[in-house]
This record gives sequence, C-alpha cells and structure tokens, in this order.
Amino acid sequence: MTVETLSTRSTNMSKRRDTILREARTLIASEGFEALKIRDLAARAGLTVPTIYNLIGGKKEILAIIIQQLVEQLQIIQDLGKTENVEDAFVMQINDLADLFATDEAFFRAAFIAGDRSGLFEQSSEKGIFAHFVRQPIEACIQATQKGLLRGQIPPDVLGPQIYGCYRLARQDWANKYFDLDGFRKQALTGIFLCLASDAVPVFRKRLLSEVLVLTST
Amino acid sequence: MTVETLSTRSTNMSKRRDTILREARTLIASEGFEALKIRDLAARAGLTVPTIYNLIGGKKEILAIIIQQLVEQLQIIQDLGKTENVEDAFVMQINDLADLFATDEAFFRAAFIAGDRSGLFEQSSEKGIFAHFVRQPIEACIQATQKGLLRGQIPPDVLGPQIYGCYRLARQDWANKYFDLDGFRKQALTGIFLCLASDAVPVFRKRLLSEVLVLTST
DNA sequence: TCAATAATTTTAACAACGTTAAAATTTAAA
DNA sequence: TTTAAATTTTAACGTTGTTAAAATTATTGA
Repeated sequence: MTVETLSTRSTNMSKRRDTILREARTLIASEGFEALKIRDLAARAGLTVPTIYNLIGGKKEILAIIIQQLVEQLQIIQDLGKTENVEDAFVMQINDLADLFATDEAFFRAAFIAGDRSGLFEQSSEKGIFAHFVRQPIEACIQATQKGLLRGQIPPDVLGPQIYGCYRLARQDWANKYFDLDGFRKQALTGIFLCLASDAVPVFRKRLLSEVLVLTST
Repeated sequence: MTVETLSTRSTNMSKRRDTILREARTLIASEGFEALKIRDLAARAGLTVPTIYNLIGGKKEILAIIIQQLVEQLQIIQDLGKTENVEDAFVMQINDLADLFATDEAFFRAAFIAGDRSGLFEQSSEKGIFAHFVRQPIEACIQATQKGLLRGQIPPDVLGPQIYGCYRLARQDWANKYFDLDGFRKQALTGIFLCLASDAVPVFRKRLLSEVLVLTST
C-alpha cells in the first residue's frame, strides 16, 4: 500500500542523507554543539553508525555540510532587500537576520560557533565567506558618500569592514549567549550607526544619533 | 646528598601543582586547546593521572585556574598606564596587551578561546569580568568629554562598551588566527578611533581620522 | 525467472579519552 | 617504632570517533 514503488536505491540513500542531516540539526539545536554524538545521531535517524560514515562521513563532514547550508541561508538574506535609505537598508538587513535566527535560535547559535571554531570565516582569502559578506557594507558606504550622507573622509574599505565587524561582534555575543536576539539587534544597529556617524555629514549624523538614543534607551 | 630535608609534604604538593599548571600551559600553547590530554599532562609532569585529579582536579578545574591567571595578567595591564592624552591612553593600552600576548602567543590565543567557550566573559552579571573591564573605556569617555574632546552627545555608557567591543572583536579575530598581533593592534585602534570620532569635536575628530589613515595605510 | 555481481548495511571491534574506586605506598604523629 | 593519615598508583569503567570485515540487499545479465 505504500507508495515506494519508484524508490530506487539512490533515492533511498539521499532520503537517508537528508534524515541524518535533519536529525543532526535537531540534536545540535536541542543540546548544543558538543552533543552531536554519532551514536545518538544514528539512533535518531534509525540507522547504524557506519551507515552514516558511508552516506556522509564523520563528524567533520557532517558539520561542514550543516555550516554550508547556514551560509546559503545567509546569502539569501543578503541578496534580499535593497532600499535607497541607508539606515533602513541596514535595519532591514539586521532584522532579516534576527528573524532567520529566531526560526531556530539554538541551532544558529551552535552553527556560528562551529563555523568560527573551524576557521570557516577566515579573512585572508579573497574568495572566502568573509570577503563575500564584507562587500555589502563597503558598497553601502560608497553609495552613502555619493548621496552626500557620508563625507568620504574615511575610505569605504576602512569603514565597511568596521561596520561588518559591529554585526559580527553582536552575532558572536549573541551566539555566546551574552544576550538574546533583541540584544543582538540593538547591539548590531548601535554599532553600525556609530560607525556611520564617524563620517556622516551633520544632518545625517543627527539622524543617526537620535536612532542610537532610541535603540539604547529601551 | 639531595637538599630535600625541609621539603614537607605540602610544599611538595604545591610544587607539583605548579608543575602541572606550567606543563598544561606549555601543552596548550604548543598544540592548541584541544591537545590538553590528562594522560599527556601527567606524563610531562612526571606524575600519574589520578595524582592530577587529587592535586587540582579534572580538565575543567585546570582550565579554570589557567583562565583565572590570564585574567590576573590582564588586570595588571589595565591598572598600568594612565596618560592625559586620550588617544595615547588607548594606544598604550592596546600596545601593552599586544606585548603581553606576544610573550606566549599560542597560549593566549587558546586561553581566550577557552574563556569565551566556557562563558567566562558573560556580560549580564554586575561583578563579572566584562563589567570590570568595560569600566575603563567608559571612564575615558567621561574624561574626554570633560576635556572638551568629545561632544557628549553619545552617553558614555553607550560609547564605552562600543569601544570595548572594538578591542574584543580584534582580540577574537586574532585568537581565531584571522590576523596576527600587528593586525590586532591596527584593527583594535582603528575601531576605537572611529568610535571616538563619532562623538568627537572637529579638531579632535581630525586628529583621530589622520591616525586612522596612518593605521590603515601601512 | 533466477543466479551473479555490485553496492550497502550491520556486526564487532579498536584506540583514545576523561574519570574514579580501591590497593599500595609514603609521610607525619604518638 | 608503631600507628594513623594522607598521597600516589594500579587497574579498571564508560564514552567517544572511527573502521575492517561479514552479512545483507538491490541491480544486472542470461
């Protein structure tokens, strides 16, 4: 009665692969990064340990795939919202990230820690994840200068990474459970706005500072 | 013939305790944080495994002591140099830290990662390490405002943690091997100067920006 | 349709890890 | 010097990641 007639061996394998990865995510989310034990994972997925090694690989490989999926989700958000207003662009970006993290907070926490721990976010390579994501704040600075919001006295490739750093620090502090997702939002945006203020023309700076005061007063 | 006549039991124990901690530091420094294996440690210290458990405790206890020693070293630096010039105070502070880290780079890297990993630097408690160290940049902001360097439009308890965050991010990126100690210096100071620039009076801001350009051009 | 072959899963085990009970040893006190 | 206390060691337990080899399954050819 089951509709398994067209389940060839390879489709079964890929189904199982998905099951393994899904259960791995659940396990990491529920009990943290260290709780990913291959035997537990096998039991949850209804398989034996060597099957996991055959279908995916060891712990390193499983983590690599999960982190890769994380990066893909981040890239979707990055290419999402573009607004003419500079502050709004950053606010939307941070809010989108917070919303994504909220869908499975424990998992994203663990995944970011694992990513940092495995040196995935290194900054030296030109084609790395860091190099990819730092491009956007640099672009935003260039555009803000063209629009007369920034004075342009600080090179975009100095200010951009600094802004990206504000986001990264807030994300890490959140991942380390130093504060919650709302704290992440406020911390990231406060940092970004202060960075922008350092090179903002007076009227833009005034707007930024009032937003900072709103963020930090509540 | 050995001069062990006055070596009572307790002095022997504390000698051994020191040996264990010293070897633990060496082990962590030479092969990283994960390489601290109790059996290796016992072999290097010329002891057996349960002796370590008796004298100090398990892995958790050993790490706790090592991290506590780290914090003490940091506190010594913090209470070191006080200058009237605000930038110089920060520059000296960061340089002192870089010099300290340079004495045993691998060890300090590992210790900071271990500290973050064990939630030692949490930000909620009033008496925690974070609360202690964030006080200094807040004080510096207050003094800079009194001296007419900062406009005071951004509250010190907003700007101060932001400055401390610049140092923390640079430290973490260095600990994660994203750049070397000179990169740490430049990254930390660039961030701190930009933070200050967001609230600086024009003449001070000009000075800060020129220093940022020097830092980022080389 | 059914044997042969290739791929997959499982049984069973290995080595390394942190940890600890209990025996053996050493030191201090009477 | 004998006795009691503290310390060290022997030996083991339970978990971990990982893997070789056996058993099973699915696909392919006649």
